[in-house]
Amino acid sequence: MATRARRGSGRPTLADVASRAGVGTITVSRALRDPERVSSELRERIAVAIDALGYVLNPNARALASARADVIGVLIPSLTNNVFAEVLRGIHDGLGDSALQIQFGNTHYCVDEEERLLRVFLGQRPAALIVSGIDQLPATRRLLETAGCPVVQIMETGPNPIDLMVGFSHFDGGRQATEHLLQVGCRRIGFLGARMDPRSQRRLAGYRSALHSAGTVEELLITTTPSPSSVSMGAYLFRQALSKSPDLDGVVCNNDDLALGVLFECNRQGISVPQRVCIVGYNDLEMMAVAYPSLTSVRTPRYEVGRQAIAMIRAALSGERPELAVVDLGFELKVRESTTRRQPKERIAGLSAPALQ
Amino acid sequence: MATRARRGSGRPTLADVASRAGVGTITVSRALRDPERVSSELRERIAVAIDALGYVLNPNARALASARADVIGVLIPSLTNNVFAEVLRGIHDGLGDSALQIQFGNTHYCVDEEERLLRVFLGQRPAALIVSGIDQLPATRRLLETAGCPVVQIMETGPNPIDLMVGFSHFDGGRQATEHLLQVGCRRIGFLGARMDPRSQRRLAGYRSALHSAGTVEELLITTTPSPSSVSMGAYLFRQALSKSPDLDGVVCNNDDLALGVLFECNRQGISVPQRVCIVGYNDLEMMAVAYPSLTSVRTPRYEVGRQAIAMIRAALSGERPELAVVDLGFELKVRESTTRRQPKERIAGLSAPALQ
DNA sequence: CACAAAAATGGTAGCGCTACCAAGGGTTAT
DNA sequence: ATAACCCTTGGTAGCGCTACCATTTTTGTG
Repeated sequence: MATRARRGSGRPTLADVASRAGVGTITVSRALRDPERVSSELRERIAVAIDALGYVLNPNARALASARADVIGVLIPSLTNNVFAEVLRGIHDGLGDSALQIQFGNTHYCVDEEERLLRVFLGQRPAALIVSGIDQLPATRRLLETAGCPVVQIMETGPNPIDLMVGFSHFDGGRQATEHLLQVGCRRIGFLGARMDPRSQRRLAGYRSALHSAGTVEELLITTTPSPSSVSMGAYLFRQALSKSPDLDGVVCNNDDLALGVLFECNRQGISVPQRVCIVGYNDLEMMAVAYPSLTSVRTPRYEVGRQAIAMIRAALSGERPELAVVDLGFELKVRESTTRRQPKERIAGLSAPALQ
Repeated sequence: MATRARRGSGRPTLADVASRAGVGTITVSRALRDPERVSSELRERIAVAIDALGYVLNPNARALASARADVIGVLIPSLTNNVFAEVLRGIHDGLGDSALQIQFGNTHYCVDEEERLLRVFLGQRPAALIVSGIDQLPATRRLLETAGCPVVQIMETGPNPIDLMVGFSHFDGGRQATEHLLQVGCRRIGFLGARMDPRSQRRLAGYRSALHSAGTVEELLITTTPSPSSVSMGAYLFRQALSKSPDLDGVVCNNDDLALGVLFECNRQGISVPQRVCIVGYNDLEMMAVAYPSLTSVRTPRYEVGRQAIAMIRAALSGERPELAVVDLGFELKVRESTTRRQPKERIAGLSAPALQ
């Protein structure tokens, strides 16, 4: 007899709903996945049964049967970095009412960890994958190419996308920040960088390129560390830079935390900003506009990157194959007090990068 | 004939591993879950077969068969709030090499959203649940009580835990911050608060309690907003507070973003800190120690909260039932320049809350 | 050395869903 | 009227794993 205790969870199943509604299980399954294909009458009866039983679909059973989970794997390098927290927020908001879930992994800026996590994710046959940056290991790249699902590389644009791509150019950002300092009259422009992940490296390359065009590259002016970025690291790097080149009159910071640290250190040492030293940050966190003096920064659309990545994934999952596989969301130099010297006429026009190039 | 194309993923299954190793499927399953129970010889043969085939276990099939997923559901109210980003980091680091995965949901400080997400999570029969705070809706609480898995309430301690609890007292933190300002001689102490979620409310209650003991509560000194917290909001609330009470000589801030905004606004208006106004923040983010002047703040162990929550879950999952279901990790008032007036002898001792009470 | 107890291994029947096929009834074209 | 197509609905056989036994082998004990 089948009276033995059920092995399962004891919760109502699709079959329970079906028998209560007086229909076949497959009809309930269809009503859930594609209501259009079930007559409105049955749809109604099924809805009532689901409600009465408090039925919740078992995602594991669905994933097993369809060999496909409604999970998007997201690999980002850091959680404490505000920038990625905002990307994640954009991703979550982009999901809206879809049934997709986020499974996310922290690579700690380590490519081996990235590959390990990717293998774990692939084990679940995710609906899509989001990875940060364009510098995957060759083996990781191969795994992604054969993943059999949409893959989005975020935060950067570059040649040879694995599949889809949303981001902006860090090289151009670093270059434009540096050109701005040149325009406001700085002649001894330093670069401060922490962590120095590939995106930081490209910002530094942009800095070099700008100074190269101006004919004044000098390695001594570059101060970096592999250590994580922080406000105190900004202060520390600035002290280092000053001791190497006391005539420093501008600094391009790898990110806003460093820039804030530089500002605090200037306050502490009585160095006037922007009169003696101009400061440019990167990302334009909310605090930059409120700081005193307010801080110039390169505004990056990180929240939008997250939203756009999900939008592209949802489009791809519903069969649309966009001609635009690479989306450059651009950036915008926000000029503020930290780089505004005496003559306010020296305003620069046309600094915004194009949106959705 | 069974020559029809396989419906599944096309990847090797446990049965493939078993036949290659010349053992039963269940033995492979055991070798994976509980290696101790399989002889070392078979274990070795199985390991070789797994390696040769590149086998990866299908977590969906496991979850379906065992009616239990290796997933911990985490509900937190915000992603942009640095504090919760660090809790998440602690949670991730706490997982270490365990097979557990994190599935996380952003409640946006909304109790209805919390309940909705909880229902989604429960559909997967998670191994454990982590929720923020102690102010769940009655229905949510009932769902959690009958979840059939460990449940940890984090970030706060209080009476009647649902199951486990890790946090600290926000009331005491707010109270101690306020008492500190009283001790350094402030007489017109304001409170600035944004968002005003339940934890903020309790910090405010602590502020009230301290001033009540000193006999000087005054509602006019309290300035709050339901809007999200930000640095610019700190500057804005401070301007508001000043216009209501121009004789303000100290502010207790609901969090560090607000405190930083206050500092910038003081700089902008030429209000000297700490001579004319003392500032206390809450959480002690990294920047507080570097700011100029450096900012006093209540240090909260948010990373540790995440780690401890996972430690308790792992203990519970391996059958240990701790006598200590509620862990108070305490906090510590970090006194810095923003509240250090002329006489440095006025140092306060014994301000640290106990760790692991 | 007999016998019980424990340890190691395997067979099989699900877990709850969906892919695949088939069938019934209605509509339109011929 | 017949054929050719919808559209709607259902039966059934898995998806890849583990729970629950059953069986065999090893070990311990008087």
